[in-house]
Amino acid sequence: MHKELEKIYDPKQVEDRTYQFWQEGGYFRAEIDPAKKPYTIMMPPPNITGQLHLGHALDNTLQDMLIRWRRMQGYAALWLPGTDHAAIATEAKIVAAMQKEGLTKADLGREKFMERAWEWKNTYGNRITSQLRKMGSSCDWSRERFTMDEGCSKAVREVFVSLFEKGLIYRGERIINWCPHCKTSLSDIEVEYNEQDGHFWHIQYPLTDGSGYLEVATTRPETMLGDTALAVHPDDPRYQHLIGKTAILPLVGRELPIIADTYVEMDFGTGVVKITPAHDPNDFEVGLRHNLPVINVMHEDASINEKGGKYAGLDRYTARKQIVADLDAEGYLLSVEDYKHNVGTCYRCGTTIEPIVSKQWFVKMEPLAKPAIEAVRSGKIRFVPERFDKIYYHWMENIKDWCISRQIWWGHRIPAWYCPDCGEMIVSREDPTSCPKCGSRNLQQDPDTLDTWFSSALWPFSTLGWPEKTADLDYFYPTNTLVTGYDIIFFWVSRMIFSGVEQMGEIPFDTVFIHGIVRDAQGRKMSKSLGNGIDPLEVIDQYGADALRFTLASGNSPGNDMRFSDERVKASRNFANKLWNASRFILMNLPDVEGFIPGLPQTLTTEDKWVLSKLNRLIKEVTDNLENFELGVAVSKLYDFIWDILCDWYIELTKARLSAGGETADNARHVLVYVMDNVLKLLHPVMPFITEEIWQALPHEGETIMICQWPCYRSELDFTAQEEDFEKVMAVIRAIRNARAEMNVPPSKKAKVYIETPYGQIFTDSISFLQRLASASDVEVGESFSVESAVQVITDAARVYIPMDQLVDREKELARLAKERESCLKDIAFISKKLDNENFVAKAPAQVIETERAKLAKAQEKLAKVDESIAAFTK
RNA sequence: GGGAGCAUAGCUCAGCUGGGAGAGCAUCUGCCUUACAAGCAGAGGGUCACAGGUUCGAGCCCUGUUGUUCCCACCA
Repeated sequence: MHKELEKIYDPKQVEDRTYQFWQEGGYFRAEIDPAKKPYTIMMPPPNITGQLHLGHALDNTLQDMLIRWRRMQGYAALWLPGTDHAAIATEAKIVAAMQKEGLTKADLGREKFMERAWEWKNTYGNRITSQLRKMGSSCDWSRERFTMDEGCSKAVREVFVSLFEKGLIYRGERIINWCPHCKTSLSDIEVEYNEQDGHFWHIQYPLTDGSGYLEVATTRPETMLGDTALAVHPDDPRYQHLIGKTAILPLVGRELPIIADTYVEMDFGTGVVKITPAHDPNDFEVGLRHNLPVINVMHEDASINEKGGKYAGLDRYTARKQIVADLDAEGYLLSVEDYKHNVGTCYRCGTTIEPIVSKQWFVKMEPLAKPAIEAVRSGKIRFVPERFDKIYYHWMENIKDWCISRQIWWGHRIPAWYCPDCGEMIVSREDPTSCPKCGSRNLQQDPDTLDTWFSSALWPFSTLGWPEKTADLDYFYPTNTLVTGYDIIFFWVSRMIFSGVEQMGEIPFDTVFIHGIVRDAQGRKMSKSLGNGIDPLEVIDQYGADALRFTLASGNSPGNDMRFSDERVKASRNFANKLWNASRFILMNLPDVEGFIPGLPQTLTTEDKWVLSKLNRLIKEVTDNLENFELGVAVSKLYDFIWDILCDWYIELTKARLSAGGETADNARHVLVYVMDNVLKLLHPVMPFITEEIWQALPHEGETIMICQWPCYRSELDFTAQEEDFEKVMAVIRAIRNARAEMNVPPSKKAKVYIETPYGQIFTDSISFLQRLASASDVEVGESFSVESAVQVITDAARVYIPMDQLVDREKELARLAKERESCLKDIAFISKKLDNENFVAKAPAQVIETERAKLAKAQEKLAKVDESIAAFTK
């Protein structure tokens, strides 16, 4: 149906309606089709607690571009969406909500708490996915998953048990990172280190035999309550005689052995270290080596426990103050210096981490890391850009065991049971009802849950039905491209790789396409505390989803951060509008949209061939760029083609033909529709809404642009010679415009032009273009003219006389020609220098030399013309 | 301490495997040319951080320097 398009593109009237149309049409759904090749992207599952931010917007734009493009290429394209239960983050939100009602977890109990949590999930968990729809994301919602749904939970259980059976999961007392606020253990990568101002307290520890004291420096004096030794370097001459003796722990009075361990650096501090195995990872290691007692002096909220004597009950910082004061009062404090040091904080809540010894579950990483490293090293998995493989290797090669147990309730519960009667531990795929050893029925399940990343690590196959042998799994696994930010390579990418390799025996994806983070206009990271976050939904509301997507996709290269500014979105919005208006122009010139039969005409003019040849190259280049994940480059090429080639030139060129009517007009219409149709398809992955809307309004074949065939390069549409021909005309038009602009002649003031050129035919064919685009009243084309009082402009292919008596200033003209001459001479000198260089001629490729020679010839021709003009003027 | 990225027009950034530097925004000059003023036609503006090297030829490759950002490690 012929639709009158509005003058300005209004995304609001298009986007929701179009998304609904796609969804109802079932175009997002991936069907298993043995005749097609699968192409699969697993969406990084956003947290159910989350709101769409620009990071998601970027991530999803890139994924949607890839999936739409591959779908159009004929792949069975599956983009599987889902959400992550985000254990700690979600639990924190729920606890906070409960707090408002005056409730605590303990008040509710585990079961009731979980009921609330699920309720919360059902209420808020869909918010993020509905926001993703606003972006235009073409994911297969029929396959949407959640990390805690039945299938994913089953996968988690299977992996846990099988790793346990292989000895790759174990339980043990280790020093771990404890968040006193979230009251749970954290893995090493969940700790963020910030430099903070602190102090270095120098304390004296008296020797037991009264022969003196040892000076020890610490940044955390409160941990001294748990000291169980002092350590010096075995080779340190200062302290040789003290090794094996003992010292007295101030304030506490405990006798501490003085041990020798190479962990101590002789040059740092006093060369004496207090050893607190329960509260420092290094000290813990030292303690193991020397069989030292481990004295945990803290509660789970990091306040001092009963082992801390008189300090029991004090918060760790209050205790610190008190201890320092007491040390000072009793003469143990020697000095205090300011000291900057790195402090570990919880990546969720920012609270300072407390290293404590605790019984936790761990994944033994080394055996898993090895094949995962090999998967990348062998090239089976590649990072784009490549440099990220180094980061991956470095982490994987230095990996430590992964603490996976969390002391929270929202998550996958650890499938381990303990028998209180005989002490047996059972890890099992099915919930046990009695102890297999003693038959007791009092089994207690481990109260802990698993790290949220344990389940995300299984995402590429748990979502496809594993551990069942499903048709989806068989067809879509291994997946193809994983799109994510560099900030979660450790958290997620690496863990998916070793999990895929271990559980499936096959890599989870072949390419990891890494992008950077979106920063604000000043280059700062967007954060809640800075209040500089930009809400993508507001951007969509103001400028449209296509403009947002275009902004995120363009001006950005893989792996690099990008700045986001209103100006850039505005430019994208303007581009959408430009495209819109180009389509309006075409539609206005189609008298019969219904009856229009698309296709290229038999006869093509030079400019038709010019634009088709350009389009053909565009198709090839854009496709190549997408293959190489150069999405930003692809998008900017589309921008340039549409704005410059199509709108500024080709559409302008067709105006004369369209107003002339007849066959030439009809041919122009067909070329216009053909070019626009192709351009819309190429642009569709990045701007899905507007391209669909325009495509539907134009003559088209099919139901939706979404499933059209991706444009193909056609060798029969390569018209290199005609491109060159037409560019001669363009050069003349530009030169005339340029001269007129310099003389401030308005376009309304037309002037006759004489074109002196050996390429008569091309210019004769282009008379109407010169009239329209170069303000020519009349055009004469010939091999030689002699025109009095004319402005002369010169291109490689022609000399143009523009007789405008009143405007011609002899002096100015001569100056202009002289300037032109200068530039010709400069060109010639530059090229000659190369060609005169024997080494260049001998060593440069023949083709390069050829081009240089041609350039030189052109420049010389032009110079000759300029000289003639100057001569004519001075005559 | 180890590693990585970045440094190109006033601003924000492109620049693919080395062949005479590009875009958007901003600035200046003309234009309401009947698709678009969210537009059109022009113009100005760059020692491609610095110093060496490889090469016939370097923004691009190599080495070093400076500045900057980030990641990892965590000497108490």
